[in-house]
This record gives sequence, C-alpha cells and structure tokens, in this order.
Amino acid sequence: MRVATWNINSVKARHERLLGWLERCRPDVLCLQELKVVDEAFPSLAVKALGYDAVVHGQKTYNGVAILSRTPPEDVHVGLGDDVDDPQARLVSARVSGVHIVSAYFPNGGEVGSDKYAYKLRWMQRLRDYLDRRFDARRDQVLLTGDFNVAPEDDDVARPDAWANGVLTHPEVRDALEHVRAFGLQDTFRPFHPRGGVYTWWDYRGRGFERGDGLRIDHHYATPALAARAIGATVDRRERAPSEDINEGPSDHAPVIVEYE
DNA sequence: ATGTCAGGCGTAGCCTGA
Repeated sequence: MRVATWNINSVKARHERLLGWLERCRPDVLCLQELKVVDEAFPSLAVKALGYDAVVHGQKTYNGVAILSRTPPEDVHVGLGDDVDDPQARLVSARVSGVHIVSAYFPNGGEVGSDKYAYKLRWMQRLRDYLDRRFDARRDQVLLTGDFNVAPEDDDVARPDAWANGVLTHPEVRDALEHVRAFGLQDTFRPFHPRGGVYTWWDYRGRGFERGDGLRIDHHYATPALAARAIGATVDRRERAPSEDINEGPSDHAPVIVEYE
C-alpha cells in the first residue's frame, strides 16, 4: 500500500497538477491539505474517473482536508469530535483496507506568543485526546499523516539557526508533537533518511526551493505494527518545481510518499 | 525577516494567511 500526503495549497489553483500527479504516481491513498474549497467544489468526479473515491472535509478560503483512496473508504470521521466549537476544517479520517487513515492539517501558529500559536498548541493536545479516545495503539492500525507544521529535529531544517524558535521549530511545539507521537506512533519516513537534510516545504518567499532552504514539516506517523511494514519513503521534489507543460505553479509543499508492505 | 502565492471582495488593488 502506497500512501502519499500533499499540502496542495488550493485544489482550484492546482487542479491539473492534482490529476496529473495522481495519474503519474498512482498512490493507493492520497491525503490532501489546504484544499481551500467547500465540499461541493472539490473535483470528486475527476478523481473518480482516475479510480479514486474522495472523502472531503472542505472549507471556503482556508484549510480543508481530504482522503483519496482506490479502495472504498469506510468509517469516515470529520473533525476532532470534541466539545470545542471550532469552525476550522483540519482533520478527516477514514478506514482503508483495515488502516485508519487520518489526514491532518496542523495549525501554522502565526507567530510565537500569538493567539494562533496558542491555538496550535491547544489543537495538538486536542489531537492527542482524539487519538486516545478513538484508538488503541497496540490493537489498531493508525496512520496519522499530513502537514504537521512542525520540523521535529534541527537536521529537518536546512538553516536551523535562521528558523530557530519559530512556530515550526520552537521547543514547545516540538514537545507538543512528541506528546502526540507518544500516543504510540512512529515516524515512518525518517528511518529511510537517517542523516536528515530531506525537506517537504520551501517558502515561496525568498525563493526557498531554488536556494535549497527547506524544512521537513509533512509527516507520516504510524502505529508500531504498521510502521514495521514500511519499505520505502520519498519526497517528490519534482512536483515542487515549475512545470513547462502545465500552466500552474507548484504548491509550496511537495508530496511525501511512504510505501507499506 | 520576508524578495511569493492564493483567495475574498468585487472588478483595482488592498487585505489576510501562510
């Protein structure tokens, strides 16, 4: 089973890229973030024509997440399902071939100390509570994947000094991610790239991609039995580059693919 | 910190978010 995650940064602005990438890569599951469309505007028919069922939790302008699957998704859950009144569409889950897939778009956090930053930390605690409530890490196969907006280690950052103590690298945020992971998840990407230096996001500003100034903030976290079946992990950097035959620019994120036996 | 994007509003260009 090949699973990909991709923050597409507007499914409208990258319609052709989405379909072209699906055709080329043919993952079994694709988790998307930052759709920036309501459910009705998601190209469900176009992806269906390529063989994918889509589970969509959309939102106008901001956020929006989805799960595309070649086998029918079951047991769909939308949002964190707690008693917090939260209009932001950042999480959807579905069971695919016995695996609980969770597509998540963690809050960016704006600036350290801001209201958005507090929301980010609280959201991550709510995510841990959600996992505790819904799953047993020893019994269930769970794959939490998406744009986590956290670079876990300094070697997940091309210029750690320049990004130090920002919302993507702050020790407080890394601790919050460790708390999510401690539910019983393992990073299934990093073991295939033990020396680090592999990135998934490059800022549009300052030509980050061209300068190699990236961070690894998109992740695949799996429960142990599933993690043990991981046999490879890659970033499709080609999708982050400008394309000559598509009249659409790249997202600021590249797709991250992990294959499970 | 910001040299770029995307969407909303509304039909030009500013504002927000990332």
